[in-house]
Formats: sequence, C-alpha cells, structure tokens
Amino acid sequence: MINIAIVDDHEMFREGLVLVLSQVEDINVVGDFSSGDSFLKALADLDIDIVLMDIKMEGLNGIETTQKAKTIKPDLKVIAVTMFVEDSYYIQMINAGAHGFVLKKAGKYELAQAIHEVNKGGNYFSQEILQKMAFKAISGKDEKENQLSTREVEVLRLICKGLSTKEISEALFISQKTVEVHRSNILRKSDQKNIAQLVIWAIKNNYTTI
Amino acid sequence: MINIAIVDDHEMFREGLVLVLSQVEDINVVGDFSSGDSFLKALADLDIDIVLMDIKMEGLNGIETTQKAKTIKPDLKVIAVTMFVEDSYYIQMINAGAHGFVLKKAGKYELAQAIHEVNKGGNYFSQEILQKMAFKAISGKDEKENQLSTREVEVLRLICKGLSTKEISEALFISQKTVEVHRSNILRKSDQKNIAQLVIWAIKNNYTTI
DNA sequence: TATTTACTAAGGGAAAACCCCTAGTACTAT
DNA sequence: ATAGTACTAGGGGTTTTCCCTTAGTAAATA
Repeated sequence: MINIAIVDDHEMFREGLVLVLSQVEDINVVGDFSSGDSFLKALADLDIDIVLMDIKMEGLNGIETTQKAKTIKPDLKVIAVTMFVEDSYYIQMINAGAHGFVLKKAGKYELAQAIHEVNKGGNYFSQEILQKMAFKAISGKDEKENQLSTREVEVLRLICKGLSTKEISEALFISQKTVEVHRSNILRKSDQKNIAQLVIWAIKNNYTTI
Repeated sequence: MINIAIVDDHEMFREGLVLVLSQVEDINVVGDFSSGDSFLKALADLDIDIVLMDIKMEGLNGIETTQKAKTIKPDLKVIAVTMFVEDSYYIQMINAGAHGFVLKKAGKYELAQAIHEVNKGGNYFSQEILQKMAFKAISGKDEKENQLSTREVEVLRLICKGLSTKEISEALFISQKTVEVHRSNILRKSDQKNIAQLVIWAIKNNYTTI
C-alpha cells in the first residue's frame, strides 16, 4: 500500500484527486491539504510515502513547501503537479527534491503510473515535460544564463500587474532607466518580443498568477 | 435521483468531478464527455436532468454546445462551470439557457447545492458571480455599451498572441490606423490601461486561452 | 586579491503605443 | 427615409517602450 498526501489550494481539483486516487487499489490517500503551511504542520504525524504537490499556491508555494518538508522528512518523495508545460520552475522543483513531475491535464492512469514509478525509487516526468527539457538541451541554450534575477522577477511581477516603467520605478525607488534595463533583460532572457507575449510567458512559467 | 452529465475537456478535473458527484446520495453521473461534440452526439440517447458544462473548451465551447443541446432537448438544464469570476461570457451563457453558474474553485457542497437548486426548477449562481453582477449593476455601466464587437475580439486575440499593430494590420488586411482605433476602443471598453492588464483581462474573460 | 554578477543609471535614438480629431461607407433597425 | 452602429482610415501629436552604448558600486566567488 502506498500512502499519499495531496497539497493543492484548488478545492475541487484536490477533492477530485483524492477520489481518483482512492480508486486505485494499492494507493491510500492519507490526507489532503489546501496549503503548504497546513501540510508542514501535519507532516510529522503523517505516515506517507509520497506527496503530490501543486507548485503554484497562495502563501507557501510548492517549491518552498518541498524544501521545508525535506528538512522534516528527508526521505519523503515528492511529485510536482503543474498546469503548464512551460513551467520554468521544474528545475527548482527538481533541485528542491522532487522525484516526479506531472501535468494537471494528465489522466488517472498516468498519475497512478507516476506514483508507482516514484514509489519504486525511480523518477517520473510527463512526456511533454521531457520533450521540453530535451528541446532546451539540444537548442544549446544554457539554462542558467537565462535565469531571471531576484530584481528581474520583482519587475516582471509589476509589469504583469500593469504598472508602467514610471510606476515601477516609483514602487521600487529606482530610476526609470534602471527599470528599462530590467525590462529589456527580462525580454531578452525570456525570448519574448513584447509585453503581451511576456505576460503570457510569465503566467505559464508561474512568475505571476491570474 | 438526479441524472447528471459532465462536459469538460480537462481530463483529471472531469474524472474528479465524476467521483465527487458520485458520492452525493441522490446524484447519479450518467456520462462524462471531453468535448461539446461528443456530448451532443450522445445527447439523444442520454436520460439526464442536468449537464455540468465547462465554458472554455477546444472545438465547440460551452455556449455553442448549450445552444445546440437546447435545440435537441429544450428542457435540459445546464449549469455552467467557469474558472474566473470576471468571465464576461456568463451573460451569453444565461442567454443560451444556463440555469446555474459555479466557479471551478467551488467545493462539492456548493456544487451539490447548485445541482439540487437547479433540479427543483430554480437557479444557482456562485456568490462571487452574483457580487460581480450586482457591482456592475450599481456601477451604472451599461453592459451592452462595453461589449466588444466581432472585429474587436479578433484584434484582441491577435494582441494577446503578441502581434504588433503593424502585424495585426497585415494579418487582417486593414491599415495600421484602423487597428489603432480598435486597440483604443478595446482598452476603453475593457477599462484596462495597457497591454499587460488587457492580456490578463482577456484571459479572465475567456477571450483568449493560455 | 582579482573576477564575476547583480543592480544601479545615464545619453541618445528608433519604434511602437496611445490619444486627440474628422470622416466616409455599409449594414441594420425603426 | 433616417438614425444608429461597425468598420474603415487619415492627420498630428505625446508618451512609452525598446534598443544601443558606457559605467560605477557592492557583494559574492574563485
């Protein structure tokens, strides 16, 4: 029997997931949590093998929650659940210790397969995500070179909120020229050519929420 | 016993929904469909009281599916399921004959309540959606005045794809000046002040998909 | 200690977006 | 017939974004 916990702030999705997994014969859903915080509080008393973790959550996100959970239970296995293939956070999630990665649009069979694979000590990544990783690898683009800096992420979030360069400069107490530099670097690193594309990119890469 | 069908192209969400509703004692899930087309094909042979319909789907969307379903079975009751409160399509969905409107983030209890209410011949709208409607009513803004025209929706979709004014003018075989007029009218009607906000607004209002 | 990286910020210019205005045509509805 | 609406498109302007360059400071790292 594989004991599972689910962490997702989307109530109906989480409830559905609980029931879907309860139907699989050797899977036992021990608990479900609507936030990283509530999961971490309960973790010490939970007897679980694997946790299904949503990446994008209010409050503690999936990456932070995974990192903290690993300090409490280092051998806990984490399968990340994400909405978009483009999600740039999968690297951070892998670094945080995730053993698997499935898309929310995956069906129950793929999800069950991922759980069994990870439970055996292996890894599981959705086909789409593997393709994305492979494509990035052969395109020769160094992942690290294009990582946004802390400040750039900050600026990007404000851009997505609809703030102009002037407004961002006032919000961050820096000059408009500096904001322009950040904007330009963000566009270059993201490989997008204007704000419309950038906003979509930011959503898909979990930099901002709609 | 209330017989239900579910139409949603998001597999895991649909599977979850089926199981969640199967747990409610007087609800019976008769069928679930991943597209409006497959639902319409099966509809004549289905003995259902209510259909839970996702609005945003590939191919036939929820509005078109509802309209066609109503011509086949005029007394079929439809509850629309949507991701965002801002969804401007709820008016079209109501016009298409929907009796209820729930958000995807709603829990099983609210969903069961909606189904029971609609089954009794009533209507059910999520609190958040009612608030939005009430707010629009008291703000005095005439809904119809701010409805985007066909061309404007077309331009909006291209904006969200990241096309510049010049590129849009070339795609639609009209002058840049005309595109500028459309852009400006779209911003005015949507009450957004720049492209970043407009893109988010367009997603929330189901004009474009990410 | 020397080098790299992030953040800061300037000048200067090209392009795009944004905001006025007027105005013709075509279709729809009263 | 006439009024309204959508779509078209021009002039002319301001503002914002985008792109290039150079360059200083602080912190981390080799």
